[in-house]
Amino acid sequence: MTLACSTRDAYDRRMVKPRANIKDVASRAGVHPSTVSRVLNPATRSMVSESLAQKIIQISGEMGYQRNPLASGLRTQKTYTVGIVLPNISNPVFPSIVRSVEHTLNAQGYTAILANTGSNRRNEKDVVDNMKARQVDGLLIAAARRKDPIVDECIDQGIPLVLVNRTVDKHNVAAVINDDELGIQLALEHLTALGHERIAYVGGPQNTSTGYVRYRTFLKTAKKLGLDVDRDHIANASDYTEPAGQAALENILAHSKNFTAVLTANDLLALGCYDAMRARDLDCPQDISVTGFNDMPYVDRFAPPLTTLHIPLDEIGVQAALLLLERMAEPEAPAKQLRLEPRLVVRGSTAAPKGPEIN
Amino acid sequence: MTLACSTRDAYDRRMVKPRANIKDVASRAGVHPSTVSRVLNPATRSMVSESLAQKIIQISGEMGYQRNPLASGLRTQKTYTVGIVLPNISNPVFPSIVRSVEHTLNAQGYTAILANTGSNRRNEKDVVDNMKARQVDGLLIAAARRKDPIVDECIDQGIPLVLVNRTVDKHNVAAVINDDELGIQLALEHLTALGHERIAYVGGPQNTSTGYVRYRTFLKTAKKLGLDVDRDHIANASDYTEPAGQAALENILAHSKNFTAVLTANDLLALGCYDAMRARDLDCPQDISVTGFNDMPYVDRFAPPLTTLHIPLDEIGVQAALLLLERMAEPEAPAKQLRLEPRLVVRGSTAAPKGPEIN
DNA sequence: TGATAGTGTGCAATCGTTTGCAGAGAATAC
DNA sequence: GTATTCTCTGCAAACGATTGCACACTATCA
Repeated sequence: MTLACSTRDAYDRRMVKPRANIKDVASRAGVHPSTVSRVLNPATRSMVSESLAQKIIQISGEMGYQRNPLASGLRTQKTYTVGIVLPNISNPVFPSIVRSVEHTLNAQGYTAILANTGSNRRNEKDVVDNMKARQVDGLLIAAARRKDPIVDECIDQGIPLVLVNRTVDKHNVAAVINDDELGIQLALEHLTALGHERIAYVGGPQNTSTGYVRYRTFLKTAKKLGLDVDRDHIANASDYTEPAGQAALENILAHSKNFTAVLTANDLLALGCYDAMRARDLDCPQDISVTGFNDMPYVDRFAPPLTTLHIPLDEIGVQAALLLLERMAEPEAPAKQLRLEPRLVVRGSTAAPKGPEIN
Repeated sequence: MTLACSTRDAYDRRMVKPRANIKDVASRAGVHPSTVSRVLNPATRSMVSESLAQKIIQISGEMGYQRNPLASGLRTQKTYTVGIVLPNISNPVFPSIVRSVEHTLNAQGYTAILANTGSNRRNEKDVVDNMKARQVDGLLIAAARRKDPIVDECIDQGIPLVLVNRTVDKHNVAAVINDDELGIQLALEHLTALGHERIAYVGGPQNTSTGYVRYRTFLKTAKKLGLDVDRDHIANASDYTEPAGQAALENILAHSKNFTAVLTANDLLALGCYDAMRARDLDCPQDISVTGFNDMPYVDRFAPPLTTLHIPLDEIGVQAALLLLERMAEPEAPAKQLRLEPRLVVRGSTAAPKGPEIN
C-alpha cells in the first residue's frame, strides 16, 4: 500500500503534518534559514531588506510558522518561561495573585509554570531544581522563609527572583510585600477603639516574615497602647491553616477565657478561631471579637463577616510580575522592595465588648 | 586583570559555573556522551555494562548533573510538560483540582504549565497554540464548550487531551466529569421533599455541557415530579459568576415572586442569588430556599451555609491526571469518560416553605 | 577607473541530547 | 584455528533555531 504522502509521520500520526519549521519557511521563500530567523527576531529585523522581510513575514504567516521555543531556548538560553512557587494554591489568596501574574507575564510573551510545595522543604527544593533545569528565566516565590537556603542559592546563581507576600531576613532581595506593621497596628487600634483591653493573639509560623513581623508588631503596639499582654493569651500557629488556627485558640482558651477579642495574623487562622469558638459555644462577636488579615475572597460572606485587613491581591500580582520583568531585563540592578499598604475593613466579627467594659 | 577561570561565563555571570552537561560527565568518566545518555535513560540502561554504568551514575551524581530538558525535548519530541487550561483560576473549584493534578503529574516527572483564559475565545486559542508550540505532551482543559473548535483541533492533531468538569457534545473525548443529571435530581427531590412546589431555576451558560445538561435535567425532572414549571421562573446566566447569578435571579424576581425555592446550577450563581435576595430584603431560607452545585470551599461557612452538591475536587484532579498519563502513554486507545457521583449536602440555605404550603 | 565603505545574505558552528549504525573485542560453535 | 554470534561502546547525524564571520554586491569618492 502506498500513500501519496511525503512525510514519514503523516501516516503514523493520523495524517498530521508536522508543524512547519524555519527551514520550510526558508526554502519556500528561497532564502537561507538564517535570514528568516533575522526577520522574525525584532532585534535583527533591520539587517534584512524591507522587501524581502515583507515577503518572508507573509510566507511565514501563510504557513502558520511558529518558532520552536525548545530549539530557540537551547540556543539562546532564554526560554520565556517563569516559575511560580506557591506554598499551597488552595489558600484563597493565591489564585488572584497567580491570575494577575500570569496575565501580566503573558502580555510580554512569558509562560508560567506552576508548582505547589505544600510547605514541604524537600519538595520545595525539588520543585525549584526542576524549574532551574528547565531554564526558567525567572522565579516568583511566594513560599519564602525568613532564612531560606533556596532563595540564597537562586541569588548566588544569579537567577532573577521576586518574592511575594513573604520576604527573607536579608534585605537584598526583590519583593512585593504588605506593610504588616501598619496592618497589625490598624487592627489593634480598631479593637482598642471599640473598648477591648484584653486581647489575645493568634499568629503565624515564626519562620516566615509575615508571622514574625506581625507577632513582633502586636507585642510592640500593645505595649505602646498600654495594654497588658498576657503570655497565656498568645499562640503562634505552625501553619497558616484553619486547623492550626483552631488549635491555637483552643490552646489559649484552655488556659484562660479572660479576653474579649482575638487578633489573628491571617484569615484562615481567624476561621480556625471561629471553629474553636463554635466548639465552645462562644459567639462572635458577642463573646469574642475576631480580626483577620488578607481579606481573602468570600470572607465578607461568612457568618459573621470577617473584619480584616484588605490587601490588593491583583495589584500584588501585577507589581510582582512587573518587578520580575524588570529584573530579567537587568539582573544586576539593585533589588527593589515594594511594600503595599493594607486597609482595615470593618465587618461583623468585631464589636464592642459586652459587660462591664462598656458603660 | 586576569582571572584563574577557564570558562567564559564564570566572570560574566558573577562566578556562576554553568551547570554540568552530559559532555562534562562523559569526559570525567572517560567515556563518550552517548554512553552516559544510555546509562541515564532507564530504557537503554541495560545496553551498558553494569560496572561502567555504576561508575557513570556515581560521577554524574557527584557533579550534580541534570539532563537539560530543552535539548532532550528537542531531540525526542517529549517535553514532560502538560498544559492546564482554566477558564478562571479564581473560581474556587479550580485550585483544589489544579493542586491534585499537579501533584499526580509531578510524581511521574511531568511539569504543569498553567493558563487562564478568562473564558475569552481568542485568548483560549492563543493559549493553546502557545502550549502546542511549547510541545506539551498533553493538555488538560477545564474550559471546554459544547462545540469547541479548539478541542477538535487538538484531537485532529493527535494531542493527548483530557477534559475536566465540562465535556463536548461529541463523545469521543477523554473526560472526567460529574454526573450532572444525578446532581440536579438530588437537589430537586430534596426541595420537593421539603414541600416546595414552585421552584425557580438559575442555570449556567448553555454553550457548556454543565449548563446545558443541568438545565435539561431540571426541566425533565420537574416534569416527572409533576411540578408545573413556569418559564418566567427560569433564567440561564451567561457565565458562572456571582454577578451573572445575581442578574439572573433579579430578572426572575422582576417578573414574579411566586416561588419558594431557587435551584441553581453552580455555587457562584447561588451566591449571586443571595445578593439579589439581600437587595430585596428577602431572607434565605425563610422566604426562598437556595441550592448550589459544586460545594466549593467555604460555602459551609456562608450566611446561610449553602445546601449544595458535593463533588470530590481532589479526586477529579487525580483521576484527570491519571487519565491524561494513560492517554499520553497510549494516544490511540479509545477515549474513556469518567463520571463521578455528586452527593447532596444539606445545610442552612434550604428549609420547608413557610405559609400555606405546610400544614 | 579603482580603492573604500556600506548593505544584505549565506555559511557553518553551536546549544545539549539522543539514537541508528558500525565496529572492536569477547564468547561461542564448529 | 576460523567463522559466527553477542556485548558493549563510540561515531556522527539529527532535533530547530541563532549568530559571528565571510563574502558578494552596490554606492561613494578621489
